[in-house]
Amino acid sequence: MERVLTAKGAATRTRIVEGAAALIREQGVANVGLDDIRAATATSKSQLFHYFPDGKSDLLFAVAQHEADQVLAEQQPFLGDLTSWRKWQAWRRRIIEIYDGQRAGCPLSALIAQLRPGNPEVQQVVTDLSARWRDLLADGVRALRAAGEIDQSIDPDQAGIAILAAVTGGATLLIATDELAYLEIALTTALDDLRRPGVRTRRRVSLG
Amino acid sequence: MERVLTAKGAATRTRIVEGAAALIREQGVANVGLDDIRAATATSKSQLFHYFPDGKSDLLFAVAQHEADQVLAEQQPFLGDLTSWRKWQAWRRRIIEIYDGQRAGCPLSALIAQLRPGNPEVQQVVTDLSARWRDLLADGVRALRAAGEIDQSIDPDQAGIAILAAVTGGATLLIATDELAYLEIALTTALDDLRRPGVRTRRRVSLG
DNA sequence: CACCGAATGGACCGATCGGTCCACTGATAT
DNA sequence: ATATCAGTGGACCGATCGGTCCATTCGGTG
Repeated sequence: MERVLTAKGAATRTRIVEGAAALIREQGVANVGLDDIRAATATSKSQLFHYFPDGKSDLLFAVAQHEADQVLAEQQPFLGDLTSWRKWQAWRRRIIEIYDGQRAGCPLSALIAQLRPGNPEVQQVVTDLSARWRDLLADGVRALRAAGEIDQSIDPDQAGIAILAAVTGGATLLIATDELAYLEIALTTALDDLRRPGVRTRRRVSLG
Repeated sequence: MERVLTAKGAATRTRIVEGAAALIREQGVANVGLDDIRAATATSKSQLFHYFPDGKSDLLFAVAQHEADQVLAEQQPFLGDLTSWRKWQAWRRRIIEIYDGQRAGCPLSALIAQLRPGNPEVQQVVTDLSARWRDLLADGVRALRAAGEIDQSIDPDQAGIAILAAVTGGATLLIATDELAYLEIALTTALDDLRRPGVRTRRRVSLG
């Protein structure tokens, strides 16, 4: 059921989504009600249901999509251009900068956890995010390998996953413990391992 | 305010905590109310408030502590005896086995996210968990190094953190995407990197 | 201008749910 | 035996909150 939206309507809709996202980042999903969103975005109850007919879950799903896009967007332009070791390091600094300033918590995790029961399409959002992120990292590793900056025996896809896991785990630990060193060490270790020589005799594991 | 509990009372209390934990694992924190817990544990409303005077947040805090203990307990005896490469591999298999069977989601993350605002002691639970886990892994790396199974240049503390981040990130990705390969590759890569030779010229980052 | 549908405002409803209260039981100690 | 207090049962209340509904305004098009 595609809705018809005027320019004004579309603007209001995005204002709601972004306002709700900001509110949820600050206070957590569980502590944000429709009335809070209404107040923060200067809208009325009927507008919320006008733009999100299925109510709160509908709105939260839109917020989740928005936040998922943000995760990659705020890593740009670095993430899309990992073509040299120096650029990888710049991306690394950017990652640490992002999560250092975002200790309140990953806005996605709680959102996903809450929406999951009964909304299989929610999982798709985070599955897609992981896949895009993982592929961008793998592309970067491929570029390094093509440039001869790292060992040819490295599998770019596996390396991309290992780095993504380091970021994810480091960020999780940072958020959980408020200790930046977890992310710094995890990410630095994962990247440095790219440059270390040595044959990899890793068994193959297929993904997807 | 230390409460006096008889043996019967203590049994009821743990029945409530464990029942609530199981329920929350199945349905998520947001979908579990006191009435659900009451029904699932064959108790009455007054018992819930008898054993947890501060109400729901009090109960959820107890559940969080319980789940935090579980995280390490279910890795035993492997986690406490990482004294050879073979034993590390056994632990690795155990980790994958655990999280493969637990795809519903990490019972802690949602719990923490919900309790955090206003409960600083909640953070302590997960900070302690991270520290204990990290130290056990570092001990294992030290044992490997002492046995000459890995390079002397490896810093056990940093390696422990890197491995912990790989598990955390891999598990997060597994739960988010329902794709076991993320955890398998992340953990396998992190462990294999221990055995690869090469000088580490990593800058020092202090923790704590 | 007239019209129509989008956009907006806000009162209102009903269910859910955390929390309170009081009555009752049962075990133990003196 | 009986006093006492932990343990138990469950009715009940009040607030919160998602969701509905209708009235009104706005903006573009014929």
